Amino acid sequence: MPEDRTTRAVIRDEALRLFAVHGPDVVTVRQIATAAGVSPGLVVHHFRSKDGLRQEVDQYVITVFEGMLSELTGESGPELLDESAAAARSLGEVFLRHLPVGSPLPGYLRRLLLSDTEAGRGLFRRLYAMSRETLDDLAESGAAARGGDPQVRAALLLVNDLSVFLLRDQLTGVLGVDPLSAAGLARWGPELLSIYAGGLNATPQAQQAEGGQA
Amino acid sequence: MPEDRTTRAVIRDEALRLFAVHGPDVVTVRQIATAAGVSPGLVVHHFRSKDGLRQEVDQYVITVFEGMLSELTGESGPELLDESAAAARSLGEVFLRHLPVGSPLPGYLRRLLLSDTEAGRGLFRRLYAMSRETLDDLAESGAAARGGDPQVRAALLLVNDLSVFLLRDQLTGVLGVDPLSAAGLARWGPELLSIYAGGLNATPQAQQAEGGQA
DNA sequence: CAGCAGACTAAACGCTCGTTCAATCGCCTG
DNA sequence: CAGGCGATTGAACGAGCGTTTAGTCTGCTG
Repeated sequence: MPEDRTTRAVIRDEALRLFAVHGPDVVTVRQIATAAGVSPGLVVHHFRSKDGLRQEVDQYVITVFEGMLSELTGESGPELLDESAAAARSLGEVFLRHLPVGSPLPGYLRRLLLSDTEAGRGLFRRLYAMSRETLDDLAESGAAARGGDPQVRAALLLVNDLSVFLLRDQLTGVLGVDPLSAAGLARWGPELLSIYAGGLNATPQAQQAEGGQA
Repeated sequence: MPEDRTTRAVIRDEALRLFAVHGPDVVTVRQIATAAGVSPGLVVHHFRSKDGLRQEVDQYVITVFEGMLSELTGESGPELLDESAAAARSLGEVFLRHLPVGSPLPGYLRRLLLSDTEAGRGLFRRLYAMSRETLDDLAESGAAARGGDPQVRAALLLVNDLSVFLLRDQLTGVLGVDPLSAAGLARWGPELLSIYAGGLNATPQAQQAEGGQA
């Protein structure tokens, strides 16, 4: 290990973890302090207030997430030519590639998107803009049509993607597998691609065209 | 009006409204009492505790929702023959048909589904079972294929439907129209049906086949 | 008409919350 | 080595919470 995290970072990480699971309204400063192994006063000393801590965690999470997304927009590498790979760029795969299992980040982002805060709205607008760009790219490459209402189609593709991790726990309950795990994505991805490729009536033969990659 | 609501019902309805918007953890007994025009003590007198009130509102909301759903499962009327109508049976349309505008019920159900409670899990399992039955019906009538993984396909169709009202506010923000309003559904429904009918590459001509009903 | 039962209120209780404050510790600087 | 400064703590404060309690009012019942 290069160097230990500062106490400030420990508090921030424990707050992130607890906020993601239980929500910032329910988690108390004393719980965060105990989890970080410090006194409640020190939390306020470092972050000015509980709300200041929440804002800093918000900013931290968004920054980390933006870093993950920059892979999708920044790299204009050769893999852009693979149409099915482009369509398969779900948030689930992004998480799986960048985060360790059990990371609290997806849960925190979920809360943020559902929270009716300016940070949440900004995050959603950002994702929507990305979705619109992706749809445009797909349309130009001929991989997908813009549809009769491109704004709605882009929104539809986005929220379909988001629903997987908004309802992650519920899906794990009924399917018996975490849809954001490697095993879960292996089942979810092909089914989604099948519908996107040919609709609900696509024949199984037609679906074999998208099963190639590992 | 046939008869006035009892004070007990007024308290329950105000709690439902406040819980739907702000969440049960944030709303206080005093807020509910003020909204209902009574004293805090009376709330506890009628419902034993705040948690008792929350449980009763849970049960009430689920009961009302089940009543709305019974239209879909109970009636085996002539409209079942219309394939596109069957595919279009979204929760949004159910809400639009049964609830007044501004009803707090969708918001409350949203909280319930995301809440990690037994009531929420039961509700989701119920919806998942309905989705599986619907997919089976569609498959037998030839309107849709079961897909390579019917369990995942049914879950996918369900969460795609749920995502519209989980992210209702965010969608209203970027689209400028409430997706659960009549105007919003008029834009959302055709786009979704288009994808379900032929995938992302369906030609506009093929989409005209599903634009008939008002 | 006596009396009971339920609806309802005002006040208070105990608790936990976020936050403050004074004091201590350890380290770097001059 | 003197001195200051940030990190850290334990105790305390005031506010707001859910809940309790004692009491009043009202309408029904015998």
